[in-house]
Amino acid sequence: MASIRDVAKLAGVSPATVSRVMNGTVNVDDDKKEKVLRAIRETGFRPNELARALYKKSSRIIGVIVPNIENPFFNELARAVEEEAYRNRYKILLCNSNDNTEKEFMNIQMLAQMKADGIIIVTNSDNTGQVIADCQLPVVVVDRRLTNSGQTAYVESDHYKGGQMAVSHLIECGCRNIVFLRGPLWLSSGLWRYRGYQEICSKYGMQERWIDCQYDYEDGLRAARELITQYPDTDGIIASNDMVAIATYKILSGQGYRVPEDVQIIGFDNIRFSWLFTPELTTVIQPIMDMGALAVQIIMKHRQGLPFQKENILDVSLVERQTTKRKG
Amino acid sequence: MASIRDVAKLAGVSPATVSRVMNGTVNVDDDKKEKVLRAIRETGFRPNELARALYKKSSRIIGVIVPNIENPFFNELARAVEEEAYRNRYKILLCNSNDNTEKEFMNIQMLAQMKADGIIIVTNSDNTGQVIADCQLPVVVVDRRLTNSGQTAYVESDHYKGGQMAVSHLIECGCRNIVFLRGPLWLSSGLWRYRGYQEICSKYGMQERWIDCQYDYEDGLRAARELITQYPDTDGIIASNDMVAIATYKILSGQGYRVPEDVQIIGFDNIRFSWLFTPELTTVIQPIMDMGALAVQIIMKHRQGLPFQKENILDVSLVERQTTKRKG
DNA sequence: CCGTCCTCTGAAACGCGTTTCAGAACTGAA
DNA sequence: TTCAGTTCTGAAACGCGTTTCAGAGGACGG
Repeated sequence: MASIRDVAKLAGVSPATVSRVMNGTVNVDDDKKEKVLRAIRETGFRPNELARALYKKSSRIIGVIVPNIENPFFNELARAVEEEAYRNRYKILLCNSNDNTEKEFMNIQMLAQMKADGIIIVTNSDNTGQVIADCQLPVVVVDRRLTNSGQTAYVESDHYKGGQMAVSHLIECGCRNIVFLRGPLWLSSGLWRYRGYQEICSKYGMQERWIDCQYDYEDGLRAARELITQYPDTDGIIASNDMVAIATYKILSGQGYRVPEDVQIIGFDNIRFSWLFTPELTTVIQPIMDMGALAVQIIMKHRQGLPFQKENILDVSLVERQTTKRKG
Repeated sequence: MASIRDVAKLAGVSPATVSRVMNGTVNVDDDKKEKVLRAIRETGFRPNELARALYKKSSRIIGVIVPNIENPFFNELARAVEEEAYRNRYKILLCNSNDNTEKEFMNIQMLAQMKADGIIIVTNSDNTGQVIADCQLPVVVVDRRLTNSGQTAYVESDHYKGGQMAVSHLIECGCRNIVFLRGPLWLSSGLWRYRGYQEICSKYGMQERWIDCQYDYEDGLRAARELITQYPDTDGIIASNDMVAIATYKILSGQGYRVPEDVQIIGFDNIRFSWLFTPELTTVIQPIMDMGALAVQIIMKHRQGLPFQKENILDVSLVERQTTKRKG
């Protein structure tokens, strides 16, 4: 593999001049520029990005740490980040944390050693907040708001409004006995959706009914089973997210309930599967693409020393599909 | 950020000695070793991976290029690769090619410049085969077999057997009018599944019935609609993959067909959604985890100069779930 | 024609961990 | 006691693109 010195020799100039031609940083005499370009073409020279990054102390790598790439939500997020990154000539180093604080820590460490330009992370652990603060890198927390990391930027969607919209919609659809499959309260998404739900309940004088439920399919199955025995007269369910909505549907339909005739279901996230599923899920849309793009932009601004918003709460909306139905 | 020279100064030794202590490459006097370790602890020194990689000409990065991370199959594959890579202290640089040869090319180029240790790629283009051959990096093609790249290693599953199993199973389940949603013949998966299908058809003297269908959901919808009008008496469908099976189910159930009572469906891949879906999909299992792990292992062996198998065809199996049903 | 200023260019230093090479210090055999 | 053989260590070179700095050459006002 040709190096810049090989090219320089061939073109009869110094390595510095080759570098200047490649980067267009300084004017170079047309004649020499021509020679350099020809030499580059002849040797097929491609600069070694490691050498460049070593000097510049920046590798144009953005680290993405998610609990699990297989989870559709995270994986759509990763996709969004990748797209925006590629557009800006950044690369994505993808890390799975498995919700393991230890592995998260290792990954952050590794990214720092790789001189990553920033980290986009979905973490549950407030401890990680500390590590983040220490690692000297621009970090954006996505879909979470850490309690003890005043400095760290975050991007999430308006869960409070989302919670409100979900209940309101079920009420509009004629549901009277609504159960809220409540996501984890130690996550801002779980907490604020719940608060939104409470707000509407009290506004309508409706009694709260909820079952705690993690964000994964398996726990969705469990919660749905529990729901059927505990609240057999339920006619509306707010699932903690789309995966749980899908699990709930499976249990319900297995028990002979018809959706939406007997029970209506609404999810959160609007993952791709929410509309590939049969029936298509009514859900609260999180702007995943926007969240990913914004996270990348924040890191870039951070790098360039430009000002940026630390707290980013993106708007949500609701899409009515086949698991809910307005009367009349 | 402390450098190795800072540590050396603090410990009163040379940088070389610090390096030796860190890597354990050469014996170092216990006394000095102790001093070095203490200095490392005090400074919080972490070696700059870029500098290390620059010298070693290897960054312990494995590039993964897939057409689309959002596709469940690729994303489970990426997950598998990440896991095996992490176990071996490799990192994953994830690239989306969008089935765009140009972008694929750019990504390969970039990975070469980053001194990646290898590339794991899912590509459709035989042109890319040429680029791969030129890029000087260990490359493993997954889920594909390129026609013109005799040198490149590949890992795929036994599509031929898979095709046979799928038809055989439907026949065992009593289907008489089976339609094969045939994947693209320019991909080995499409071609060999089809050949397996043909083999069994001719064995049973059954007439071939197929409709061409890409591997994505949208084309699955289209093909399923076509299927209903073209072959209204169909009682068994082999979908080109699980996504298409899911699309097919949607169209069928929308038309009032019951699955599996009226029509049975079998998919390929066994993506996670195949069993989260309602009804759970009968499908031919591709060992995605194994494929990912094997691909990583091949790259490692390649790097270490160890011998490895160029052609890897992994066994498939069939899982019976709710979209097919044996009679009696 | 002279001094000043600007433009272009190359040598050398830089970033930083690793490895080579030669010398120092010590062990052990003769 | 001496020579050979080990073991440990540091200086310097390496990998390679970028940047700094100073010098060379030319332009231009006076």
